[in-house]
Amino acid sequence: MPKAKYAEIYKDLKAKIESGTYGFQELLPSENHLIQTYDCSRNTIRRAVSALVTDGYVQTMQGKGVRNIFQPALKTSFTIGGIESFKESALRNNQVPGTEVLHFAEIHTDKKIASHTGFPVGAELYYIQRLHYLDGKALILNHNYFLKDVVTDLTREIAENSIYEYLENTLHISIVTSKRIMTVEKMTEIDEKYLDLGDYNCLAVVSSQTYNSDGIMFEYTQSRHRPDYFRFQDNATRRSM
Amino acid sequence: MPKAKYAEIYKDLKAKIESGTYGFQELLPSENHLIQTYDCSRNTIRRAVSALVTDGYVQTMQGKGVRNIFQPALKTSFTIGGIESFKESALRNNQVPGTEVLHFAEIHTDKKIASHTGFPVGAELYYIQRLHYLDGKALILNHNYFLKDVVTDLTREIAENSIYEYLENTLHISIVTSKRIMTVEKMTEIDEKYLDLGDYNCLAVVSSQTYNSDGIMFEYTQSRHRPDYFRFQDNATRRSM
DNA sequence: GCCGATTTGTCCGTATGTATC
DNA sequence: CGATACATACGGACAAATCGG
Repeated sequence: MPKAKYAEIYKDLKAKIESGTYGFQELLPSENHLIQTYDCSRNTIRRAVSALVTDGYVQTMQGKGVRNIFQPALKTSFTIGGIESFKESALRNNQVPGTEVLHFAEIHTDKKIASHTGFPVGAELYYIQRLHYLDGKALILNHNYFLKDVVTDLTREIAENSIYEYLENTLHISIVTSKRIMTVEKMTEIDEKYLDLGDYNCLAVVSSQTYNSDGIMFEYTQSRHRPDYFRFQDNATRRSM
Repeated sequence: MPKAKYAEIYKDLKAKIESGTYGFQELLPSENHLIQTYDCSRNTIRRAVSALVTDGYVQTMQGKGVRNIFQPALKTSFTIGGIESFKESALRNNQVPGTEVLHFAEIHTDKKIASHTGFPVGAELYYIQRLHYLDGKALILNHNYFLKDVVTDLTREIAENSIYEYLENTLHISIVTSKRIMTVEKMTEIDEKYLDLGDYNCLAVVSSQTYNSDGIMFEYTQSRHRPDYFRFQDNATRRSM
């Protein structure tokens, strides 16, 4: 529900950039002009523009203006810097998703698990292995750990559908922050068994910790991707801090 | 030169978080309290805290407070979401960097190069292949393309040292935005020849477009990393927009 | 080179809304 | 219900960079 005014302006400007209303390398209307267009304060405009900067759509230049640096040809299949579930991103790209639950267990955190997940020793967890298909091809092998205190009454049936839908719609858990680390690892026997790796002997691995709105880490997931279907995008900005 | 007040507050709060003044999962002082501590306006505090949020140090909770979610154990060897040169990151981690220039040429953009770099056809470029060492090990093979209009008088000698130092200190070009895409690719003959890949048959590839302060894309670089020394971190936040 | 107009960057103060306790 | 805390929005002031005359 983006009812906030700055979010509406962000959406509108983004649409105009993507549709070509402002051409590549052109300047957007000045802040003063946008203030009149959207009938709002300068701060509100600046928040919207600043969000476009962090998303890599525009670049601000003191004394000059705001330049559109969006190139449609480089549009990627993943959203930039956001959090999105497997099912969401599949549907957005018009692909047919599928999920197979390989393993479903309730465990306690031991020292080894604690050290690589970040959960405290002794915490009760759900541990789930899932295989994700896209258009019939096995592309991703997920190892999920969920904190039972937060994610209550998880079942194999839910895991076969979308866990994220269950979290949001039933448990009303909102995901706020996710820390991710991307590495490349050699394949294991399990990878080889379930993923069709061709002659690759390694895969792209994304390890992530997810926090809910109380600031509690309730999920640790390791996603192991088939290399040829993996792609990860971000925008960096040099900061003065 | 971070003389901006919000940047100072950001630095100070970050230092207190990293040093343990505020413990993991604890709440920071409220905005009103911080206003008195730093003798500034509410907006200024909010800018500093908001930067800490995007860097994954804290999480704000409406009605409750600002929670510290920084775990020192997970501190990484790369800066989060920033732009940093090879030499900078090597020195920051107390490692000895080395660079070997494999190829140095001046070329024109043809259709093929244009399509994967994003430069217009016909643009004059420097094309440089460099091998980067860390503590004597060949870890990264870089393919750099620089726009001659912007990066003037580049030489092999400069390429042997730090091109980024030349850009910033001599040409006074400030890097503002960098769009990066991370993939995993099978090794080529050149990779195999120069990088010690062991029994890996693929590597981590970062392709990036870099923009200067005029909003002009002046660099395209493909960085090919030895998998076992590659690590990429970011923080994602779910947005209402 | 200087000056004024334009444009973005920083900072302040205030008011109101919303969520939590 | 009231107090506290963060979220949104407005308006104003001055600084810094750019550009044209």
